Amino acid sequence: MLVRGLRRATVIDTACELFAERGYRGTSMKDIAETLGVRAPSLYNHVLSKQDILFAIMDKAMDRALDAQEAALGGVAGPADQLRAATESLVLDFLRFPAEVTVCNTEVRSLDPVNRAAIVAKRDRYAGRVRAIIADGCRAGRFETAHPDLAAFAVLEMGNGAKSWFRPSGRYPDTYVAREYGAFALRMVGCRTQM
Amino acid sequence: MLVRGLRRATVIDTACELFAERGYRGTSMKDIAETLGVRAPSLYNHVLSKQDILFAIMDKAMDRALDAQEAALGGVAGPADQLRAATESLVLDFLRFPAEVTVCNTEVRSLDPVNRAAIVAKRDRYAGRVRAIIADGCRAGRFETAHPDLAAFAVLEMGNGAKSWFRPSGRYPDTYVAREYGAFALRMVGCRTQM
DNA sequence: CGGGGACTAACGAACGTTCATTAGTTACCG
DNA sequence: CGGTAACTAATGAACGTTCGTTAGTCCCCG
Repeated sequence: MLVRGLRRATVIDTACELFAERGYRGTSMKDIAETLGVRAPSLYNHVLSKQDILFAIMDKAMDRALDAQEAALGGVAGPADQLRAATESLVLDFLRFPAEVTVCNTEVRSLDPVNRAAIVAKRDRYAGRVRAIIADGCRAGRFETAHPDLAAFAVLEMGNGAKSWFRPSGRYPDTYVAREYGAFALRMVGCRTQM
Repeated sequence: MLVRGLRRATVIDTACELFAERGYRGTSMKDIAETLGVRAPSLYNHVLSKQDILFAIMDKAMDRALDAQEAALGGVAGPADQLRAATESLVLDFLRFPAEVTVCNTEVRSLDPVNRAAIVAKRDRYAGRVRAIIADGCRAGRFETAHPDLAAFAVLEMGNGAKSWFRPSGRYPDTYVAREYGAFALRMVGCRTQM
């Protein structure tokens, strides 16, 4: 009895859930295959290697996050609105793709050196934009915080709290939670004019 | 060439550094032994198992954090000062014991069910105190935030940002960074009377 | 419209390696 | 000289991956 119709995207999505739950090294190819109702060797018809799966997950997730951030910032002017938009985009990404984000946050060390360099570059680009917004706001006198970089790290990390807490079935929609965190970020940097 | 004088505490501390860097499953008993200049089986003269090492690391770290939190809150009255004290204690712990904290934050899933229950209980106790302070502050009208629990998660997570950024050799002492984060926390919950 | 060949994707078996752990032995220190 | 703690050797299990093969599907040619 053959099971047909397995797709590369399905393998990667399933692996992502398992990696997020048990970690990359804590998940075997057999685990992934069993979840899909298939034997482990069959996976190699769709992916090159286990490492290939990990990189595909993280590369796709980073591209999605970067695109969302860019879209959120497009046409938004002023440090306050920009920081709010960037934070909301960040938190929304965390809430909507918790497994992908968990893998990105915890499995950088499991990447090959070459793959790691590629992902870290994208991550730095993402974080760099947030840092730049806060630095601009401080220079313009709109924010008031002693150490902008320190605040940037705090903002970037904040979303993890939301991820571990948020359940889609809960009483608040993700956009609502994202707005709360946008407000947290503005308060944290000591924004003068907006709340 | 025999190497003598290995102690259980040394094994556990060394393992902690490696677990923090490469993860529990990414670290072999051989890796730990090599770092100590010893063969892997020799470790079993000092520890019961690899799992025993992991639990010892996390249990010690949680006890230390809980004690520090308790000491920091002792004799401090009022929601604002309490939140500041708790946040500073949290961040200081992160900055002073980064490896232990990293292991606690990332390897809960690698614990046996029995061990996991014990650690999670301590972690909940720790987080519960922070949650309670913020909830008290809101009830007393000293804080102003729509969802206290949400703010509590953000505060608890914030310290991770400091850990990934801070270097002991940097220009700021850990107590200085902790104070900054204490201020972040107060601003985040919309504290009325103190900054 | 019917048949054959290419293609996709599954299978079981086996590979070399690494892992945590145990057993048995040897050497140093007090 | 006894015990502690190191060693070497070996174990079974699990891992990622490769291999040769087979089952089902689709399309093109006659």
